[in-house]
Amino acid sequence: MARTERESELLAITLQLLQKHGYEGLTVDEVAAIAHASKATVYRRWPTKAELVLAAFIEGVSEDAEPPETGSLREDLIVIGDLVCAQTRQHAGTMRAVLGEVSRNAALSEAMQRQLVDQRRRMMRKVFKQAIDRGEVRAGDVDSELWDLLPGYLIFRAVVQNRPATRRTVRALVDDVILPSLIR
Amino acid sequence: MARTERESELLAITLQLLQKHGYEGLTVDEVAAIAHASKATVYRRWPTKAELVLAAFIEGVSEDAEPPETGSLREDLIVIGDLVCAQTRQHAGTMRAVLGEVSRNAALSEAMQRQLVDQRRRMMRKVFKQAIDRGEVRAGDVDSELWDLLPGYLIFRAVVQNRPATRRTVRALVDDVILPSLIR
Amino acid sequence: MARTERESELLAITLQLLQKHGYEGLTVDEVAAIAHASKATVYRRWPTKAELVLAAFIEGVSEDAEPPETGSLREDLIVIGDLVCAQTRQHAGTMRAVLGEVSRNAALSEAMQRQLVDQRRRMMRKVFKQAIDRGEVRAGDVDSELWDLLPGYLIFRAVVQNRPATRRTVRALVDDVILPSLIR
Amino acid sequence: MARTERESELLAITLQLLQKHGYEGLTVDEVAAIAHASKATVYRRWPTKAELVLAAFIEGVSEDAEPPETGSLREDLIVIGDLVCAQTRQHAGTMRAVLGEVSRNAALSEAMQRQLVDQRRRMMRKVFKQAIDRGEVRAGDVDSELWDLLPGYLIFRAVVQNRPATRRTVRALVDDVILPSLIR
DNA sequence: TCATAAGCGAGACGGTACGTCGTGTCTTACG
DNA sequence: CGTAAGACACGACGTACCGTCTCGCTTATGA
Repeated sequence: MARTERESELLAITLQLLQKHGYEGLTVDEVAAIAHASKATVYRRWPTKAELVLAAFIEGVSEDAEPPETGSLREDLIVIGDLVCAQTRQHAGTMRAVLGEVSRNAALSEAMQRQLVDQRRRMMRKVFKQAIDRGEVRAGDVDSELWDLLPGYLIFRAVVQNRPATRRTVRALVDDVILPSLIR
Repeated sequence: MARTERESELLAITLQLLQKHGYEGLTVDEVAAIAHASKATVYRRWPTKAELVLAAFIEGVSEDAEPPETGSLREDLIVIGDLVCAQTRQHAGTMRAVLGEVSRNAALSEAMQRQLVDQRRRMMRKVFKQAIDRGEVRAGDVDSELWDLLPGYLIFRAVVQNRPATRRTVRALVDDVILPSLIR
Repeated sequence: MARTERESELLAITLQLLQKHGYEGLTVDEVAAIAHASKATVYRRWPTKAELVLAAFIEGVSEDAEPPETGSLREDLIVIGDLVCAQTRQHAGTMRAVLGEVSRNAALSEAMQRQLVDQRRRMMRKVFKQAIDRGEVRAGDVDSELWDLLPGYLIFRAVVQNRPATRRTVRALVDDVILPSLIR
Repeated sequence: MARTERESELLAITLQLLQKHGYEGLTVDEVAAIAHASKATVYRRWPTKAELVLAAFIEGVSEDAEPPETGSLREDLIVIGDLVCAQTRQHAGTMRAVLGEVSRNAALSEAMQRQLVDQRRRMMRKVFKQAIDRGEVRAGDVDSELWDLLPGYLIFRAVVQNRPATRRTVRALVDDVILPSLIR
């Protein structure tokens, strides 16, 4: 997936226009015009507008952050929460724009899940494993069904509610909900 | 917001085609043709395709369900959770389609919030109030910031993750997370 | 064909809008709106836009002028020529607007001919008859095929050429062309 | 004004449909459909229906005929008259359709004048000049104001009267009116 | 005096053309 | 050969107009 400079430029322009106009408002003509490229140059790489947009979205959003290692589960969760907050605050519009296409295109949907969900899942797993290793919580206490409650609710707030969570929200969520549910 | 029969018919057709073709695939011409209506008849009421779709979505989704009164907070929450599950399972595609427009149109955004969020908020408030009146939980235990954690996470699962929650998920969420956070 | 006041008002408005916007640019809605009338009120009297326009045209254009009796054929012809000049100068736009419809509607075509052509034909006939009676020209010299050469050319200039004839044109036509062709 | 093949094809189809349905009955969609062309392809060249129709009319009508050189003014005039008769007989409906637009569009009006009038004017001038050179008429006898009396009256008959002139009419006009006015 | 009707203003409606614009394909000419 | 430029077929969008229709309101006559 090594991008040429040209490809990265096209994706960057696409992402920018996507944030500006939304999925419907984005036009391939405008992407090409701004890049001083031919439409054929765009379509040669991404055969539909939807794939172009998804590629731009993935390129722009996925920053492979390392899982935190603060030595405390609470601190780790808060770091993750704040990170998700910042990310979703920045990319909420883009995510909304892309979501509409996800329903109808299995490839897009899968790519999106892999890029966004799996990355976060790995991070959460590692943090919990560290906490178990440290003896902070018992292994059985972590319900695998709800591992993404923290990022999930934060994303819901930003993307669906259009009311992004604050640092206060993150702390309330971790202290009053997540932690009590583990060390019950 | 009293709908005439004609309006309801148009919205019903729109919702049906929306679920069938998605937002992009839906055409106002087809809506009009199926309803044996003129395009002008549609555009007179909803001046753009986006507003038509949002109206159809709201009409289709907002079934003013009464808050449950099972006599137990746990049962009430599970009823609500199952209801949200069923609703989102049915309308996830439509919600994704509509979300893209929400970014760009404050009126749509507000309408969506009022219709969907406020309705749920009222339901949750009433259920908690009943529980407080019964002495199940103390008033201070209910953090108003997180009142929508239950529906929010369920919606996240359906809309963003495309992996709708099950009845098991709802029960785990209520028993292992929500309730412990209240009676801590 | 006794017009009520309401009918005359509608036709006057129609004629005015016809001159302003042309046939295509004229809308029945606008006629009705200006007259504070319902469209049904218009359509009850003239079942199509074309018939409304033709009626307005006839009403507005046909002024039944009396044939001149100056005692001299030359003077009579010049009076007629000047009259036609004035009429066509005023109604050229309207005539152009109406002509397009004439091709396609036999009734309109016939009505237009009767109103405009026959009226002039009668006038010319009478003038020539008077000249014959006075002995100015011999009966055989008047070629019935070309009786409308004078008004015809003047109308051509105004309607087709968009270059209305002047009083000088009329005199040249009468003195240098029409009269020489008669008293040859 | 070099037309591509595509453009000529579109204009030919337009002219054909124009004669078939008239101006109002002609639709750009049908032109495009018959030509297997996109509407955008039509509108790229002629930005409105009116301009398309005028272009088709000019293309169809302006056959750059050479001025006749029969060696006799009378014969030259009759050739021209018969030519105008044939042309107007064929294109009367189209001319009527186009005239309505002429009022409202100076560019169209000018184009029409240049294409149709100037062409004929050149022809008449040349024919008269030849006659003067031959000594048939004296230079002063040709009144420049009325040079278009012959074609003008013939066009009037076809377009306004809807009663096209015959070969007999042409001969009467030339022999009894035009020539007498010159050699008076 | 009142009701039954007839005409009216207002404007929604079905149908359909207009002119615009975006997608994805394709051609041409340049480097 | 890849590219920039942009024409092209297709088809949806949103607007506007025609001619029909329904709805109340007014007025005008006849019982």
